[in-house]
Amino acid sequence: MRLSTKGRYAVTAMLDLALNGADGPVTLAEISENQGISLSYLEQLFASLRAKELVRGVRGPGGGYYLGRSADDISIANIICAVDEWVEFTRCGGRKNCSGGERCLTHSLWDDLSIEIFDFLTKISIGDLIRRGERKKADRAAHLSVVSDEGSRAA
Amino acid sequence: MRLSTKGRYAVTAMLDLALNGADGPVTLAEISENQGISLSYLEQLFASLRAKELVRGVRGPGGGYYLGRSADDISIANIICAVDEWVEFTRCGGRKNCSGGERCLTHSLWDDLSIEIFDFLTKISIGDLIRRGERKKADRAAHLSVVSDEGSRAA
DNA sequence: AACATTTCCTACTAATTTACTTGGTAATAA
DNA sequence: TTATTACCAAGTAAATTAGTAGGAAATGTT
Repeated sequence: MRLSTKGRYAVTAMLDLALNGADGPVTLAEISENQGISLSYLEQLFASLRAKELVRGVRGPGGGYYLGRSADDISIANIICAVDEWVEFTRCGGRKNCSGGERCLTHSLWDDLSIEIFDFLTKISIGDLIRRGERKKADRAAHLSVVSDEGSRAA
Repeated sequence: MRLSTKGRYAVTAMLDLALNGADGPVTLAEISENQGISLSYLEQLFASLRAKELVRGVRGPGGGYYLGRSADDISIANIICAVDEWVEFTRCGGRKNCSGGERCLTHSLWDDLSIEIFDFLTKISIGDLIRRGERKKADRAAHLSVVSDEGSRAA
């Protein structure tokens, strides 16, 4: 598992797409504007996302991108893996001193952790994030209204 | 939160240190040999780790590095943060279109996720990983003995 | 049919980060 | 005194990230 700025751009762009894609496709130009990412870099990222069918492109005027499937069926791990391909870290496969010996323990421990991080990110979907954001927004609104109520009562 | 190869090197090196540091300090030369990381790169990483007091160096012959504190008190997040410093992703602080408006929602969603990943890695210590490894090793051994028992019974 | 818009594609490049190299100095055990 | 080790700094090669440039292909609009 890897978590670089490239992966963040992709997650951020997918979030933008999910949030603004309710009524019709979203153009990369819009996402570029919204998120401050160059159009061409977005094109690269979306080529990877499209290859994994996480997004679906529609050409021509009025075109743009849709999510490839429901926001609940797209995990953060899906997105990161699409753009930031999984690099095997334990390069001990061919290395001396490392075949089956004690030396490999460290590598396998890292591998286990890496899988655990992956599992963690697999369980969080774009849909989850959006719902979480909505809940927080609602909480803030409720809190504000309470505060203003108390304010008016005190006045 | 960021999870690059640099962070992996650091976690791997710390694991090596924890595993081999029971009897006396471990030299960077040993870790370099074990893990296939250049000595000088390790020096760089350990400069950062030492700055955060995750390791303690002892000079002179017979010297090397100790863990700075108990393996249970060193989280993966500690290690990664030491070498791979936290970069703020939401650069919308100064950007137009992004101050308080809808545009920022995507960023704050990413931020929330980032914090969640951080919390997750904070809860996993070097000690945890090692115990997990030992348990797995024991499981394997137990399973092997069962298999060989059944083999002898069948014969 | 012509045009504008958009995805889609390729090649190149600047900037940044990663990993390593070199050549030291300082502390310390033998 | 010497060997060994951490510690330090400057430079560099390799890889990755992010962006540029210049298109072709599809498609809705006029």
